[in-house]
Amino acid sequence: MTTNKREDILLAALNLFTERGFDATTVPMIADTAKVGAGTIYRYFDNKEVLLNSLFQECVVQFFQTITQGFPESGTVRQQFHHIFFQTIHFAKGNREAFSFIDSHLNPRLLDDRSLKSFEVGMDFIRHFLVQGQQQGIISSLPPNALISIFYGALVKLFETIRAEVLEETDELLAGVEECCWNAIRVH
Amino acid sequence: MTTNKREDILLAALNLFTERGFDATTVPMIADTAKVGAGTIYRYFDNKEVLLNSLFQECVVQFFQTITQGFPESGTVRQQFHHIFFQTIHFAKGNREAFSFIDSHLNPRLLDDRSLKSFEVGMDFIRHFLVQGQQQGIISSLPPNALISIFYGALVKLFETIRAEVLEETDELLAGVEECCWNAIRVH
DNA sequence: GTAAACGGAATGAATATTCATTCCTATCTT
DNA sequence: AAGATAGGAATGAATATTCATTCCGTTTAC
Repeated sequence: MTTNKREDILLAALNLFTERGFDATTVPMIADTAKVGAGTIYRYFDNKEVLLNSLFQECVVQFFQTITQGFPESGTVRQQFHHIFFQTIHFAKGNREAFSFIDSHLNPRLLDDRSLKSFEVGMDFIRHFLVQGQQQGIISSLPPNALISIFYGALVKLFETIRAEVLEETDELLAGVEECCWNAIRVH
Repeated sequence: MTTNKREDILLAALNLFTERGFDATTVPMIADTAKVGAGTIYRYFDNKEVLLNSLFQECVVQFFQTITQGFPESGTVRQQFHHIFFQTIHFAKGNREAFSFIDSHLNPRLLDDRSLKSFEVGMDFIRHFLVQGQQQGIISSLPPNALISIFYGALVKLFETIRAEVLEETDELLAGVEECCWNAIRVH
């Protein structure tokens, strides 16, 4: 058997942290879910916080990689927005929990500087896109952080709602939501 | 002295729960912040969970009261949206933490049925407004829960960002965000 | 003076972490 | 080739710590 226990532990932690939050998740819970002994977790991670930070960074890197790869540098602002939106959905589909996990655990109390930085670097990419769009007079001139709050906040809550199964994820729905978010941030 | 210890405890809990979350907040922490003995908390609340639920319900009632009071039943859909949006801001200004607290603790693992129900009842009011707007052909025909995810999610994230002090709350900003959210959910 | 309210140390349950031991697997020996 | 041996990985019971809750002596209000 060639199972990777480190991966098993990270996956179990991702599911539990997303569902219950870091503080309500116990190490034995993670061990049970990953089907390893509690002590095994400490062979791979110094402590529970290090586990959280490792997981967070892996998720953030994967997420922003998905968004930045193949970004249409020379496309229209609308095309660029579509890329970001579509790739975010793509990521969320393949990594059901990761997107919610990133947002719900983005907290200076829990994360170390390296984790916080890795998220900020990714966000800089989005901010840069928004500023470019503003310079072309296509995107509303609110502060970039406000625009991010609007469409990123909307997406986070949308996937939360889908995960809670009070809303069904269909292609039509997601296309509709993209249109809504674009209308929210573009100049009219 | 005629200070109300129950209020002191609820206020301390609100601040700590909002900042750290329910699970990372200890009862002695709440006692210290409220400047009461740990035992005193148990004179007013059976246990920590009852305290959470009492707080949650008080916040939810106050929030939806703010929104429903003076709602322009016979106004235009745009005016009604303005009312909801403006009153939400009004509430958030007077109760800095309550809005974030409600959203971050809306969780079946923590709340009892009564608390969950009180939130759902409030949300029904918003859903009813959206359906009315859809029937008049003014609001986008996405599922109401999707529309709520969009503009409620945006607002939650916006106030979270303001609370984190990476965005300054000004009247212009809030007016701009209202316009964005309206553009997000209206038919074009 | 007395009954209720209060405070905070004491208690016991739950939790993160450690560590002595077992289990595998790969290498070495004959 | 078969058995012996070493070394790293894994385990889960034991330990140390943290936390919700209780209890009781003290203070306050009337």
